[in-house]
Amino acid sequence: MATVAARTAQRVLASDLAQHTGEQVRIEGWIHAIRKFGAVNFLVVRDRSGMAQVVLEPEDVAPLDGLQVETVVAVYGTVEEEPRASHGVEIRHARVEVISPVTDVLPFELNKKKFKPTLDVFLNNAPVGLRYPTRQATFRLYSDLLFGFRDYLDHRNFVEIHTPTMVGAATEGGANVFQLDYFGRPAYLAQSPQLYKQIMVGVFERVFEIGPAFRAEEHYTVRHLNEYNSLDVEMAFIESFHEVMDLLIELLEHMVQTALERHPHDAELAGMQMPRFGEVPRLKFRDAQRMILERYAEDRSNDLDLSPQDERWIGEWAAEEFKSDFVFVTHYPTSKRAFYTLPDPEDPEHSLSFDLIFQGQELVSGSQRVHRYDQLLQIMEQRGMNPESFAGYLQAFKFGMPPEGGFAIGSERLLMRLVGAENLRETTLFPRDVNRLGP
RNA sequence: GGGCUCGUGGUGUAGUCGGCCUAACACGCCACCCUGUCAAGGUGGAGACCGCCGGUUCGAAUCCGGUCGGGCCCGCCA
Repeated sequence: MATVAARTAQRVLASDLAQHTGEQVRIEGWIHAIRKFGAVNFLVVRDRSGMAQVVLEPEDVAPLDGLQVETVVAVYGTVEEEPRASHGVEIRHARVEVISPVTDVLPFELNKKKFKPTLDVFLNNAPVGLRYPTRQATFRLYSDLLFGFRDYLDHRNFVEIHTPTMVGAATEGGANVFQLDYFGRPAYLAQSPQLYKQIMVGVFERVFEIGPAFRAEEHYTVRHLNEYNSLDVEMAFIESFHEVMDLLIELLEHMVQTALERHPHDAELAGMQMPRFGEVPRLKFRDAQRMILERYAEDRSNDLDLSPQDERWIGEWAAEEFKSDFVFVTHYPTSKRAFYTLPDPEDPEHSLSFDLIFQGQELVSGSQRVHRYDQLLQIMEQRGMNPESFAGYLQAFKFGMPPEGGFAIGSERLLMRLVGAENLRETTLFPRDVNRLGP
């Protein structure tokens, strides 16, 4: 039986037990598995650091009668070395105290090697399903990727900003926005922080934002959701949009490196590895079409954009010819890009824009922006846009904006490719799609 | 918005060109056995009327229509 002294002992995490061999400790966590033998019984307790094995005498199992796994418990006992235990130590002479009992049966098993529910069943039960070790690992790595994102940009004097998600005018002028009732006036959920981050470049030169973006498109694919977390970067005084692409590649490498270093065990669980960067090729849009014609015998010369199949081919080409999982496609037709994209002065039909394709899927979109006020007004007029709706945005340009450019990374897509998930919903905590508004 | 496909106990599946299905298997759950498990093992047990509605038929999980829900492709994008 545990002593009074042991009951007041500091909580020790499962992963630190080996450092407390011989000591009386308290661990707290969720019951991950119960294995009863009658004369000797095992309890696996899971906390944020990992798993711990507890050995219980028959009389000490009683508090758990009628309780299911995921019950939250405190366990008091002595840490002992035990080669038969998978972590080398276990807690013996243990006493269990139930903190939060669980009496219902789980919708699926969290303690099996194979996690079996279909995506729909998993998502419907995400609050508990996310506890499954590889799911935990995936989202801990996501946190690390964002940490790496901030860390890299912070070291280069970027300022983190937070701009409104409720806006009065649609960012890109399109119709695919969610409309709100804003005290009787129409308002919209921002499709991106694009206009605000450009405005803030006029203040800080270099900014970034991590925040939600909303799209009201009814897309039914594995790689689209109606809300996603966008990693936006914008930088001023650039000589060329190639600088922006240089930074992007370094940034991505740093993000993945950070995740792999901070949680190598999670990376292993989730199957995350450093992708191949190599010399990331930069292929002009028209050259990409030419490559597809030569290599895949499909004539795309009349297309103004790339199809998903085109992107898969381009990814394949980069992997084989450049040993890179990444490839930039640049100089997209100006007419297919947003109004703020700078047309190439030497070829105004094409723009100084780029998409980064990661393993055959679009991951990042960026460009050099129009920074001259008169040019912006002219483009808006050509596109039939009303400058009055963009008064705040235009003010930043009216009063002096340096040459600048930036990009937006689809963060869940990055994670999706890094862990080899087949559906973006697997790398989004609580995905929002046409049919799913909860949990 | 267009197309394809699937819907069986808590979970994952088998059965689906009609009748041996009063629905099978694995995991989970319950009971008992087992002093060392770690996807424990053994024995026994509970649990679905086959998404829902209607139709065809002597007879439907199995065929037809509708409906709801899931998944995938295309469009669109991150």
